[in-house]
Amino acid sequence: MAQATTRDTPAAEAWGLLQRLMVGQKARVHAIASEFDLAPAQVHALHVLEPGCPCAMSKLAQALRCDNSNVTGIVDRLEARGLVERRPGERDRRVKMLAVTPAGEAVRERLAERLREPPEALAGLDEADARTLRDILARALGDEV
Amino acid sequence: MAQATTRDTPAAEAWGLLQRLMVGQKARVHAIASEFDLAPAQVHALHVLEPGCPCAMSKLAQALRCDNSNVTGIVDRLEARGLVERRPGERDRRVKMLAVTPAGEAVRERLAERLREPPEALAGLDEADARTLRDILARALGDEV
DNA sequence: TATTGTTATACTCTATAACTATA
DNA sequence: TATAGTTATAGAGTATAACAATA
Repeated sequence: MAQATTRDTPAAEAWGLLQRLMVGQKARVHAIASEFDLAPAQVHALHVLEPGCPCAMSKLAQALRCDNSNVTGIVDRLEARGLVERRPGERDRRVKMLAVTPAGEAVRERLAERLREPPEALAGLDEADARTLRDILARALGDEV
Repeated sequence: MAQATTRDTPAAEAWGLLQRLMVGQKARVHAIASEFDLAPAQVHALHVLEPGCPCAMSKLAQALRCDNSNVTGIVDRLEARGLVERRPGERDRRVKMLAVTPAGEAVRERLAERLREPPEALAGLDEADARTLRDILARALGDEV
């Protein structure tokens, strides 16, 4: 692996460490998805869709950062599993609104519970570090706590 | 214990923020890979392979956290581009050692340069936060700096 | 017999372009 | 004409299982 140069800025070094952390999490996230017999993109979609807040296909594509045409397939598979539903848009009949079904809501909640568990590396931080980390990340993401 | 949506541990909250950050970076990383006409997994492989340190296929599979059989295809494509080379193992002739070619080394370096740039969210942190973030992450990853 | 890498197979994700049905 | 979603197509990643060469 490429080692972080000591010449990098602190932000760049932090970024390098974050990349390492995320690579390490890839297998875990995939394993959790597998527990539910879902592919990662399907998990992501189910997470983005909020129960009670129907969402247009194009909006989902935007959230998933992929092309509209991909969403067709991803939603096909979720719908085949009975986790989401396509409903005709009311004002504009070209649009299809996605609604999470009760079954989907249950899966979504159990999934969220598993994914919310921080990885070992973070769980092992002491309380003060964890709080500081959270606060800095909140600032970085513009989440004025 | 089903939902602790508002009152998670600091570590879990930090993890949630990190997940948001990484989702936001997906498009950027993919765009950088595209600049070099490489798929993300190819970039990842090229990053893992260190010039001058030949690496067995199975070792690469381990680093990429995927099956050996995938690596065959990924390396096929990198080799077709002249970026890496398969060489027979010396002690064990079942093993194939991967070596980064000079061309691969050049691409790898330019790529690393682009990927090392921290995302806006991190670059925007003040010096003190950035250093603290780096230090906490180093502790989390067991990198006793 | 066990292991390394390959091949065969099948599925998912991905983007582009052409198409449909609405607007 | 323009837009939302689909279909067609093609390429890449992924896992499993069967296989060859080697140990």
